[in-house]
Amino acid sequence: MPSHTPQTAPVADPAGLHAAVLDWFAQHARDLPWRDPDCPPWGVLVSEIMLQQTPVVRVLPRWRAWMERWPTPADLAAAPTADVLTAWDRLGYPRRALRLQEAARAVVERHGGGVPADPVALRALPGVGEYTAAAVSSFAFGIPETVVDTNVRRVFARAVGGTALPPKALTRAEMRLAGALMPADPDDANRWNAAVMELGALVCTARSPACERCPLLERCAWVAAGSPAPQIAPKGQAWAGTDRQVRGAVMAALRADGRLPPDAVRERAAAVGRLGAHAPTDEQWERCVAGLVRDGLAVADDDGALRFP
DNA sequence: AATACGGGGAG
DNA sequence: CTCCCAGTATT
Repeated sequence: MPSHTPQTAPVADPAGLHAAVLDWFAQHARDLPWRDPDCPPWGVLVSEIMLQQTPVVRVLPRWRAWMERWPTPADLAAAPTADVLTAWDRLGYPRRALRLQEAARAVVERHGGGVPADPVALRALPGVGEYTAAAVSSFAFGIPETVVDTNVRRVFARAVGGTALPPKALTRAEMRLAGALMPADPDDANRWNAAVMELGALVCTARSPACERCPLLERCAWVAAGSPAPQIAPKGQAWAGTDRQVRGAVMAALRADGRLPPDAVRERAAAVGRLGAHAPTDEQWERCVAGLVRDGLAVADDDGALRFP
């Protein structure tokens, strides 16, 4: 064995682990529309982009409306970008909406309008990273790629690693472990991907895990170690007064009004965006508006009015 | 390896 | 009021 090949301590009973999680999933899986066997790969791709950093409950209504309005990549590719940004509503990170439309156009141009199954081709689409490429391959096409999201990382960190939380950034060791734990049978492997994610979302949650309902309670390394608290308290992300809040306020005003004359931008953003007491300085306003324009989320007309592209 | 990037609901 | 959510792109 080459010394540069990193080793992963084998799990005691992988077959038992697989059976426990897959059985639990068969009983407790949520009935999500993008899991319907009739859901097209396009629907899976849309769901995965929307679900990047946004909880399922908030995505559900937006996804349904989106799929009804733009049932195929070609439909979204042909839509006015302003409509796309408006329909994105308050899902957050609106650049994802931009990337999704760019991805739809790439699908039309490079793949004849059909979402590709190959993870490499998927990874080349705008807004599609390592996770999303694997997820679409596995969930939409039954290709057993190793899917590792924040839920999977947490479940394995606890059940196998014995720690309360995974490292800050995804490590090679985590990917290696996740790959080693994939069931050999392709169908099992694809269900396993969804099942571990679901376990992390419903039972092995970040804040207060429901260990009494966990199918892995008897074999969880973290529980065996006495469920030790996290080593380091995560640093909370700032919000009030940040550029992100101001940018979000401008986007909310654009969704509401469609077009903002230069003398009305700040007032409307403060009102619609609910900035409250956090009145931005002139400098911050300029920086945020310029940033939105640079990102392609807004354009400035000759008279200085702001609108969607 | 760090940082930027939304928004809302639960604890 | 803090934390967290089916991450990605850029520096």
